[in-house]
Amino acid sequence: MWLIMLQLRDLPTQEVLQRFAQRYPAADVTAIASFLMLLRVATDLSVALDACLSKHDLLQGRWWVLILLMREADLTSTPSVLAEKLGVTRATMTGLLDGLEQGGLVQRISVPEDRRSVKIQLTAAGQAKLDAVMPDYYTRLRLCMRGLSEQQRNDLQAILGVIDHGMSAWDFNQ
Amino acid sequence: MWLIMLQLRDLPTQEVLQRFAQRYPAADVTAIASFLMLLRVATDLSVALDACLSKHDLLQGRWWVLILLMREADLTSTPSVLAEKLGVTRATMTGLLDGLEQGGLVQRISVPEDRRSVKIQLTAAGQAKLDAVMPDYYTRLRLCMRGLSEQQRNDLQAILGVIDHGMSAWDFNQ
DNA sequence: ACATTATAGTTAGCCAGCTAATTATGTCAA
DNA sequence: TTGACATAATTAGCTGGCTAACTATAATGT
Repeated sequence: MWLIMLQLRDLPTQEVLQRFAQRYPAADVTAIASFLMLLRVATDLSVALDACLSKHDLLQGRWWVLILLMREADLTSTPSVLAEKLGVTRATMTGLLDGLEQGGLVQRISVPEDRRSVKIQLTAAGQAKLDAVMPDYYTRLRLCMRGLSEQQRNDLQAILGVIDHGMSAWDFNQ
Repeated sequence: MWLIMLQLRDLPTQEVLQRFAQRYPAADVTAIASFLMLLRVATDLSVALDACLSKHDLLQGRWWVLILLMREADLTSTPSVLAEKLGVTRATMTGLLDGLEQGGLVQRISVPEDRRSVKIQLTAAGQAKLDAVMPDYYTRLRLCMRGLSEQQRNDLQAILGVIDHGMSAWDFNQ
């Protein structure tokens, strides 16, 4: 499953937040401000990533599939597993793989042991594409994060872990 | 402009990250790990938000429009301004407003001074919808963030600010 | 053994973003 | 004043997610 998130260019002022908190007593002002900023920065990062990938004729979904394949020792996986790891439906994965196979970046290989299943393998061209994209991506990401100390990087991951854990409370009734 | 981001259910192990870093010297392992976790948590939050809103028959885009209107003292704005604040195209805003107007949550009011423009106003029904949704949303958000100390909330916002600032480096050539 | 159920992948059609073009109106300079 | 340009909103058509339904194959239980 994919997420559609907006850019939220306009964060609320403290005064507006206070006004909302007055009308809605459940509001936790610092929680809201942190949440909105988190969404905004993440969205900006993803938009920037899209821009970077588009220069290499790639879309984010297909690029992630290539990366997932490269993570495997034998550069191979199956549509179902890839779909699960990427958080998309199997139907969506079929479309992603169609595009990648058409571009010669992956190939479908039939599996005799289980004729329902298909192996997906990163091709040499797929690896070459990653070798072209990843240094660009990593360089930008390094520059983007260069202002953060190791301490801050650890803090960030710890904080995100707490939020992630707290999110189980989101579905407190249903 | 909206962002499409995947759920990234499967973060790379330290061992995989090391292997990538060996092939691509530009890689900054802790930067990558922080980045991926940031994307994942933000995506999970947005998916959870979608689920919450859907119980009130709302989609995220339309809901943000209602909030933007409620932030205004006169509960009024224009399609162009709303589109800019939300980070979507004006064409997209037309569609969002069509849906909201059809549901009676906003109304279009013609502007005599500039006959090209239209005023968008939150209706009583729109305010009532927000009054139904916001306490639910704020309560969930509070629970979700309850594990974070005030210190951590400040740290998070500071860290996100640094990333946001560093992101100008993303487009270092184009 | 064979009917039922589960699983892998695909197809068909929907939905809400997007870009590009269109209409209408306002602004400004020669 | 009028021709060129700018701006506000909309429409038309594209794209890449999604769900639901389908085919084929495997596993299971009586």
